[in-house]
Amino acid sequence: MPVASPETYLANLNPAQREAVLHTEGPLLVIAGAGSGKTRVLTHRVAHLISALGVKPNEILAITFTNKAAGEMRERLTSMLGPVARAIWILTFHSACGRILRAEAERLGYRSNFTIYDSADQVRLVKQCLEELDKDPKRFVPRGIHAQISNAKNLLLTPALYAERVASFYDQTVAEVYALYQKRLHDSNAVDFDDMLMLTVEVLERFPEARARWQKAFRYVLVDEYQDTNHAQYRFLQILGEHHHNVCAVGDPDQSIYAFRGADIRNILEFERDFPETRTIALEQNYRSTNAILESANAVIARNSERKEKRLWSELGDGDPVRVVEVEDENAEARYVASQIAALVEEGYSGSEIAIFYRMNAQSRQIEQTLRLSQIDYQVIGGPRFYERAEVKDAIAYLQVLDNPTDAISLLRIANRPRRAIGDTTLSRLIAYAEAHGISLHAALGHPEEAGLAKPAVKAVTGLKNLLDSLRSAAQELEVPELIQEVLDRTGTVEAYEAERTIEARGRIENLEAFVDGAREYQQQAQEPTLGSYLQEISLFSAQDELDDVEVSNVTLMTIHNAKGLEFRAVFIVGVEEEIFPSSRSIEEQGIEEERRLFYVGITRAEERLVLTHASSRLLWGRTTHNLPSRFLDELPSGQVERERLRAASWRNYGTPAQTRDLQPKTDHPALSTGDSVRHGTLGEGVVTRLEAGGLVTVRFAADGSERKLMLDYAPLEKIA
DNA sequence: GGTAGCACCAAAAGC
DNA sequence: TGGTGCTACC
Repeated sequence: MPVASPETYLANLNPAQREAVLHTEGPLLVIAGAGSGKTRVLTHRVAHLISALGVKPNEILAITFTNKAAGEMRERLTSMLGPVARAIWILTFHSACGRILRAEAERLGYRSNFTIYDSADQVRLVKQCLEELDKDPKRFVPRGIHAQISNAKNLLLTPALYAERVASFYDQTVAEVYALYQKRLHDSNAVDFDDMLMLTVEVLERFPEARARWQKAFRYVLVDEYQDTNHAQYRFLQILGEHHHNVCAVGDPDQSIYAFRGADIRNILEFERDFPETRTIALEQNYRSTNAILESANAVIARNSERKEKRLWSELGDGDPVRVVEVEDENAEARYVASQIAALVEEGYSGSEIAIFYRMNAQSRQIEQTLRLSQIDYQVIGGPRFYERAEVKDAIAYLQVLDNPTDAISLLRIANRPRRAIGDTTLSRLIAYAEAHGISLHAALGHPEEAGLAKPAVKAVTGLKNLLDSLRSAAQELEVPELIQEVLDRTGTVEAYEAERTIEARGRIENLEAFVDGAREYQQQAQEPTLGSYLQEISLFSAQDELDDVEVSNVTLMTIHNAKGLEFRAVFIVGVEEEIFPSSRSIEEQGIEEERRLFYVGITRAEERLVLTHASSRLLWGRTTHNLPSRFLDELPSGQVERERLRAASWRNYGTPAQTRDLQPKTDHPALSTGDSVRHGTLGEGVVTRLEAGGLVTVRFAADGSERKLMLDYAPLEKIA
């Protein structure tokens, strides 16, 4: 059994890391630069508390943002400490608040089996509230209103507080909708993600007994990625830390890239003020990247003013210069990246050690297409999440209704799925009836005639009610996986998809099978498997945790936001252009510093090679745009950067305009070697000065003595005697 | 009550 | 360009 002893685990740490581990009493702020070993600090600190100081595992609360991070931390601690690691509270903000809130829900008039609405549910509920209040859906877009409500909750503004601060007519409407939205949630015994934090803080603030209980429970609180906390999360930590004062926050202000979802960088910048007598430690030694990469990162981020001074360095040498490459358009960009990846693979890189980052998902398509043509295996991170897929959500909604009949949103979702002739008219009559008699929608299903439904509708609704009743009694006896199977069978869901006979429907059935498999896994590993706890668990679960089976040889494509926390030997960042990166909206909305941090995050993912590309023209959203190179490229230090302009396709402009569009790679290129004389379609004659893997050739042209880098696949080159 | 077709619009994404 | 949400029809 692995038992960590201080001698062994402290020897693995550099002085700053060691100090962060040993400074256990009082507030601690660890400014952890990219690649500086902050996970190591967090895990060693927890191990130290337990094995050297005798702190009980359940007195430690370690908070992360994602389930993935929590899982990784638990895994590492289990290998250091053995089974005691099980008892440590290693949770996301939401799951930690979920636990506390479930224990205290009655104080706020909720039952402890409350349903958690995901973002789609939330928007649907807002939409319903807007309709109920008879607001013009053109002026008040559900998405936008929901964003306002979410912001308000992140700032701990309850409907009443929000109403006090109304500053415009629009706000006035938001306030009205917010109040109704919150009432509807409460009626359904449901909370949204933001409520989990806001209501937990509310309970802790309003009820001293509850506050005292939880404050005393956690002698040591640790938070990862502190720069991403919003106000509610900050307040939550502040309250929990009031008794023991042992709050340890780890983060990096330079990697704060989530302001758009409520993160407030001031939390980390002002930690020392908010938590008096804080000890601050900066981790600046980087174990990931070469200095060419780190100095580029340092130079860029130094332009920001909202930060704490910090300079990354490493012992890994200068390494290859960072390359900035200008290409003609998005196709040339994709081809260039593909050729470079081929070259890296020839050099011995595995595809899984290479990543392509972009600012927005829309950029991935071109790249994917070219990678396919080049037969480079890749995987795209992002896209629709497993539990948010319609068929899975439907199945979950059934389970929610069985567990919590008052949950109106879930009931409305499944009322007519699969089709059973219960349409909008029927549902609105039922809703009106429920409203008028002060009963839940579910209860109204029992009074279809009184609700004024026509014969066929009465029959359909009664059928639904009977179905739900019998499933509910099945739920008493069956274990979760069997119950799900029962739901799928009895509702005819699978049958309905099979009848569609489309590939898409086949995929949906497979997803449902995967869903049942997931429930089996839960059934096996849960300590006390119940429908309720299963639902609580999966509603806080995201795709990342599920699909961990990364193909070993695949190149990874993702947005830079998704890349946070990851590292690759070689990184390509494409589309480093004004309007794209920085994005046009960030320029308008004064978000340049955050955008620069995002660039910084992208740069610091690279271990050995970093290539930044920008195109002089680009087809985006059906329009050709001409973007300038990103201002961030001008901020790179000249010493460590190599700039190139790739003119592979420039001959298009001279050649036959009619067929310039569909360029096919040439299958037979001339066999060239250094020193050969060549002729280029437009640039004339020259001499090959360099050949690189991946079909790149450098030619010095006789006409002007210039050297051009060309792609053999596309350049009109022929060998001359 | 269901669906085909057509406007419309457009970062980033955790729980 | 491509996905989505609503109107007009069957």
